[in-house]
Amino acid sequence: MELVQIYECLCDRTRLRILHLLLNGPLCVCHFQEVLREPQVKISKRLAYLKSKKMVEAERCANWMIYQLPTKRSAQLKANLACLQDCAQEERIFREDAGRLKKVRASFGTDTPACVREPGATC
Amino acid sequence: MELVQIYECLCDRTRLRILHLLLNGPLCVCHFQEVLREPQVKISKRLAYLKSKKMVEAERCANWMIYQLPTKRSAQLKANLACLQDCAQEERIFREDAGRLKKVRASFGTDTPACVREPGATC
DNA sequence: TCACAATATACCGCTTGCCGAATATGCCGT
DNA sequence: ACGGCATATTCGGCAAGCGGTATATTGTGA
Repeated sequence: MELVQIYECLCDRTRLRILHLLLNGPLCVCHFQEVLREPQVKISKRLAYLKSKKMVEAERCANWMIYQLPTKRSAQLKANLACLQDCAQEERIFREDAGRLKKVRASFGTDTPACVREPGATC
Repeated sequence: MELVQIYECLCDRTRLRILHLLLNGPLCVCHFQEVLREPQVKISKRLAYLKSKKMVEAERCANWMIYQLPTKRSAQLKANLACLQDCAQEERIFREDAGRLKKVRASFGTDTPACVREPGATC
């Protein structure tokens, strides 16, 4: 993937928020909805876009679709994700998202439903 | 400037090449043309875009317009410019641009014309 | 097989940014 | 004042991506 294509994925607020959440691990659509407080169709379309650009990978798990960052990442992608991680801390909206994500994750016990599984877990 | 606005400036190949060149110091339009091998109108319009987003600053110097990166840079901007600096080295097009820039800069002696002045020089 | 839950896609109108061609502006030397 | 150079702007056509609404798809459980 060319560098400019990475930036093309980052240049929309919703996509940026999605990728920021994915820095914390895989997530399913319903939880994106909950954390980002955006309608399902919006989330779905951004995820489809990111998937078409190979910026996320998707895996079906029963009724849910689990999205995650690419398991193999170029140096450029790693660098930019790290940069995003740093920069996002300075903006309220990302901090708020991270806060809600934490709550969502915490609200599930060890019997975590498929749509919040940790990386590495199989469906 | 919000983070997403930084990415909006980076998500076009020509703009990205321009900003990459500016990492080496101020430059005038005619030299962007020469180094990027792109028509004048294209360069001018991208520079106008970047200027409107406060991603570059412009200063007239006789017939020339000298463009440079903002003198005051947020932490986010610094981080992303550093990331760009790193990532660009991995792509041929940026290396080629850098090579041509070096030649252009070298082809001027101490009687450097205004349009290739170093940072800090007054018009 | 049926109904439902989770997610994806199609459609529409809209905005933004691209491109190229033409033209306008601003500054200089004569 | 004029002609020329460097740069900027305007215009028209075009493509991509957004937003919302409606609808389709896929898997589950009864």
